Amino acid sequence: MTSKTRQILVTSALPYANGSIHIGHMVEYIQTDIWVRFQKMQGHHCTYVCADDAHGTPIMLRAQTEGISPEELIAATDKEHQADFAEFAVGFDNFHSTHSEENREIAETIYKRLREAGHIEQRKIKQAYDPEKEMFLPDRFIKGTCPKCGAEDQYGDNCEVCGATYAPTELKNPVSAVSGATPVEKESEHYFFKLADFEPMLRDWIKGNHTQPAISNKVSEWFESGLQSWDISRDAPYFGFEIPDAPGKFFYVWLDAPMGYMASFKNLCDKRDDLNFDDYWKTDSEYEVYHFIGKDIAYFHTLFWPAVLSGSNFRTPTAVFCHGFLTVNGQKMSKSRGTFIKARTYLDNLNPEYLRYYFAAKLGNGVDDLDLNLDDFILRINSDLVGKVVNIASRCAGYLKKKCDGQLSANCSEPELYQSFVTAGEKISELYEQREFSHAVREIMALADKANQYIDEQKPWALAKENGKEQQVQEIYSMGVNLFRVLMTYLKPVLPTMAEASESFLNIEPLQWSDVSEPLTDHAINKFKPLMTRVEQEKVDALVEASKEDLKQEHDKKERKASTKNVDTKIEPIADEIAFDDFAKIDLRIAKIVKAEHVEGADKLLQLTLDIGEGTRNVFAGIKSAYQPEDLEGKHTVMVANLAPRKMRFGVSEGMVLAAGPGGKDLWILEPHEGAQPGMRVK
RNA sequence: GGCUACAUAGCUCAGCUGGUUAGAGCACAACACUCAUAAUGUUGGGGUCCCUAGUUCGAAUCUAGGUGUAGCCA
Repeated sequence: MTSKTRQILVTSALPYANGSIHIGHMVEYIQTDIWVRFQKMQGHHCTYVCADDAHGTPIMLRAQTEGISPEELIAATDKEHQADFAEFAVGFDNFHSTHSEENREIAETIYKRLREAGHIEQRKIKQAYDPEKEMFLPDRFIKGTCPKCGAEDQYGDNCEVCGATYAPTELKNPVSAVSGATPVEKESEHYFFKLADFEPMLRDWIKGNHTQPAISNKVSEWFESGLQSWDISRDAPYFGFEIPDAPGKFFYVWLDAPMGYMASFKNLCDKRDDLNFDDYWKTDSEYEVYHFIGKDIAYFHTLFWPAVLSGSNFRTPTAVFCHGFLTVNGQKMSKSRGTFIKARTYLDNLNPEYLRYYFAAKLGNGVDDLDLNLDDFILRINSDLVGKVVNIASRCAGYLKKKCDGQLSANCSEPELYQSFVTAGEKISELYEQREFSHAVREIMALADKANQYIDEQKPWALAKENGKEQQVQEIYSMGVNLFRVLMTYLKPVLPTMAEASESFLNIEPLQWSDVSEPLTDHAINKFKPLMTRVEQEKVDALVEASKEDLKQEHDKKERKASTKNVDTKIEPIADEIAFDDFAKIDLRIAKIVKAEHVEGADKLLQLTLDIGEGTRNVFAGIKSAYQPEDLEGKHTVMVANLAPRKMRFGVSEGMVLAAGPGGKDLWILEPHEGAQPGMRVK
């Protein structure tokens, strides 16, 4: 290892101070933390900073609702966030806030420099205004009927039912989500950052491999569609920093948010002697600066941020690393499924290192989404960590403690095997450096397999029964402990807490990467205590249940609020009365969906093959918007069996399945209670 | 709607610039072992590499179209 000491500054995206941390956020903090811990173990000078993103309309309004000041709200959130991170062993060197003096200074400095260089322009724009609350309304705070599909209660920027995007002024029957008043249009002077000034600089920057290829592609696409000026001001009332020389105008939260990286670092520099702000942020700095972010905020970090920095005479980031989103059991996190899991709820039920390991085992350097499959999670932790890694220490420690007084053998009996573990470390460190954690973990587990194989081949438990083999047995078990020590070194960035417990078991100083080059010999270890216990299915079930409870509480809160308003849900009026004979004409049967498939050329239909006891029927059902074929196969439902067959473009439909709901995604087919058999008549 | 990324064994994922019978771990089965948190070892079964068409001597890999999933649209 000849590499010189690097000076590295690392950030994770700033969590918004308006809500709790959930396990989706944790993907990023864990990914970053692993990388930072790895760099520190390599002996590099690495600093990891973050902060709460504390400004903006949502925070201002929420504080009002709760009857407290925004400062009180963000202080409470800050406390909660920091506690969550600490328990997940996310080792920030500093966690600050965007609502800080450092950030105000930096924001003002950057703004002034941009304005002096001519990158700021002013013009009047028209915006929705709440006359009752006397404030301008962000798009998310206007609700109304979607102009495309007519769905009610949609936000001002897009429709969640049909996916259309539009301007808030296009909404039908718009209302302010703050007061319920009808918004009016009002003119106001705004400040804009002229992003287009920086197009050449940004094109150059993107070419320099400062981000992953998938993101560079995306950025090129943004160039194609043209770089628009960015509205960086908001009118009072607003919780943020007032723009110098512009009373009543505030910096938009997204302008000062990334500056929070610098502010947090500045705050740390003031507390420490070994860090100098300008060394890291001057234009010609040779130090490294990395931002870890989610792919959703790539626009801000790959366009606005480098442009703002460049325009205000600061250095640009060495790299911006994007990651994908977390799905749980293959689907978006869902409150109703109990998979919208808050960090706190997770911590109440499970060991944080389980999640750190699981994420590491699946994280690469790409922008793909990452799936937390809860069944896989249990199997993987138990098999890899408990069954393989911890087992090595566990199976060796007993004999050494009992028969050798915890003393490791004076020499290493298998130098070649040991050396192969040391050599593997080079590849593993390269993989960590490249953020290919899943590959690194795979390499480490292959070593764990090798260690278990070694002990199995040597059969020390058999030798222990023979006389005069004591030294040999001690050497074998000592070798096992040494291999375990190497493995824990390699796993330490991922499992800092377990590594610490291992250090105390091994009776050694905190492990550094370079420590593995020599094995421990003639050294006394301590009594072995379980380093990690197995994940229990019940605990995972409890976690999912608890997450559903969270939902219930939030739901109840909303219900109570909603009930004070007059929400009229539209129930279709009951149809005209019919005689029993009319009803009896309809032959409803239980049907089993034996096959469900897409129909080529049809956007609404699925083709169903239904078993109704006496044979199968072919039915085209307009439920594609709500169901996947594989969700339906094998299920039972109810069909109208005596409806006249109808010729359609795609074939003949021989009946109808019953479904309820307004349409689109809100459509539910009927399903009988268990026990009903295909062919049974419904009456 | 436009665009981007992804789609490989039951599950979670590897497969570099196209090259002999497509890999790993888990799960499953059999056997072995009992030092170890019912841990470990050996062997084995299991894949139309999403579909269709094309380029090529040769495609999981390249191209086009389709389907699905996730995300972005400032």
